[in-house]
Amino acid sequence: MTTTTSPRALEHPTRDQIRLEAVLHALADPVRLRIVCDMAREGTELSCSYFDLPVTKSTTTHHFRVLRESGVIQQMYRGTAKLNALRGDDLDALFPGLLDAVLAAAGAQAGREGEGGRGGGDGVS
Amino acid sequence: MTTTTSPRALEHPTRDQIRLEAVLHALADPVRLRIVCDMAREGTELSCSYFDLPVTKSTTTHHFRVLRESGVIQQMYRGTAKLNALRGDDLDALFPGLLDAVLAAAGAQAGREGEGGRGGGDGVS
DNA sequence: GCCGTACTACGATGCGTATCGTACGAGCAT
DNA sequence: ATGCTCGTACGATACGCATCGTAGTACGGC
Repeated sequence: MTTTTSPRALEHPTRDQIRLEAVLHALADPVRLRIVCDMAREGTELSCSYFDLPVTKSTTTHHFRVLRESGVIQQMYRGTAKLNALRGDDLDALFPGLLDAVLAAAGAQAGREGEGGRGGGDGVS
Repeated sequence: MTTTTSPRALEHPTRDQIRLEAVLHALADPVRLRIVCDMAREGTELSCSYFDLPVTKSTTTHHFRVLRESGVIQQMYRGTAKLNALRGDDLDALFPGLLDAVLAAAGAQAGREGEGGRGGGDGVS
């Protein structure tokens, strides 16, 4: 039977199932932290293929799964693509200020290490 | 010379050597997160033996080492004891608000789980 | 000096996970 | 339909790490 709705369902934790340790663990990986920073910077839903990551497709899928199952992002299908969005409201309701602090920290660290060769573009507004 | 040269020297990262990923990774472990929360609650230097952790001494040493090498805590010997203190000022200078957000998040989660279902003594004063 | 306490060092072990390659399924274009 | 692109699933692998036990070192008290 060809279901008209999404044939593949994606499991997400509900808001009260989100665990702080899982979120921190998800954000502790450089690849995933970069994904989250990019998503926050764009502020809109992005497909997986938008990101230019230094790993293969398989690993990318793995990282997105970790982010989704930890409750950091939300995923939904749109045709062949899969859109990703930050669960900023859920995270902020559970852990106020945490996501902002991590994003600011990542930006600060990137700026700190990026300075010294680039001129004019600091990347963080 | 005030003979402050301790017989055992402990290596700490300097402030600008602290990496966000390492800090997040250190905080992502339940045992270490609990240690950090306890230290923040007491606000003073605490010996390793102060903590009542559900792991052996060896594992405790390992966790304290991870916390120290990631830059989250500072350790110094005082006689046979080893005192631990949060590097709150360094962390706040590097990643403003991050430690506070994590501590608040941990407290919120502990409170959330403590009220609804009785389970174990996860005492938070 | 001797012993107890506090912590460390080293080795072993089992589990999680980050990584890859390949094979596959779902949708879109021609 | 054929093929192409996007993403998934599964197996394999290697590394990290949380855990333990035991032996050892430093310091203080008796």
